[in-house]
Amino acid sequence: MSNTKVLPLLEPEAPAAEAPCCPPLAERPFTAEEAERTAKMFKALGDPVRLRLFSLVASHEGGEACVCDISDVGVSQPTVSHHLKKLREAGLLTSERRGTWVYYKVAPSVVAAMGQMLALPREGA
Amino acid sequence: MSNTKVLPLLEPEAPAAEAPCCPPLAERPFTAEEAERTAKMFKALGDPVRLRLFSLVASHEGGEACVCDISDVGVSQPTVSHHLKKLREAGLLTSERRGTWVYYKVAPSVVAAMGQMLALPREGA
DNA sequence: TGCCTATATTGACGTGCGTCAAATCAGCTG
DNA sequence: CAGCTGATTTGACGCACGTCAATATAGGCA
Repeated sequence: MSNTKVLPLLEPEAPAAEAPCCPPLAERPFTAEEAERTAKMFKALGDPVRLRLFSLVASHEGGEACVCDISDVGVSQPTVSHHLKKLREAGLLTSERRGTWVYYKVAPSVVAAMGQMLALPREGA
Repeated sequence: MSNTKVLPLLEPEAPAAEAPCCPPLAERPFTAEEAERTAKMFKALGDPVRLRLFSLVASHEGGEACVCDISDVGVSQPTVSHHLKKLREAGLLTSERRGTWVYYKVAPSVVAAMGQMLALPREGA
């Protein structure tokens, strides 16, 4: 019980601290700085190949996938790596090397924050 | 009761029929076609100026604003018009001319669809 | 009709981005 | 160590995009 990961209470390699990103888009106008920061996340999903890669990772078992499992999206392997890097830089994915392979997994808090931004007030309110 | 808009049960100029866009990103891998279509919406919000414009419209009373009310985002007037067109083409905004002014309003169903795409399965599931 | 304001369109310019081939780095295995 | 596979980085190319000034269109008003 010493080297096995029994207590994932805190994960050192996951940033997991970008939660205070932004309010819902309809709550108040975004400041220039908020918009600058947030636009990067939306832009990361604004490419068809990246969207497929993200979907492949997110729909994989445990929200995690090896690069070799998701490289069949119609572009060259360096291009896949390039897009995965973009998604990682945007905070949407995290990567971890395990032996020969590199695994990417979704960053749930960041994705959830994006979803909350798109929440609109109820019609009746 | 003839020319006043008393029954907005169906709005002819609003598309309002893009609901069957895509499943949640984590449900199954996106097809190339789904990714192509969806990426346009995320790309539309992937620019800081557009994000501010969208936020300005969404946070305005009734989710609707005149162009003159939201043109102060640091770029020229033609650029504002260009970005609003992009948001409209992406289906996120609709526009309507009322006399001298043009009003933009959010397309709630499309925004809601984007939000649902970002819904992740619960950790325990 | 003519003028003024509001918004959209056109055309041009520079930058950013997606893409690939080639080279490099990382880790396993013989 | 050599050699192999998986993944990233580098460099180059072409296209798409954000931006603006200039122009055009639309609608009110004198």
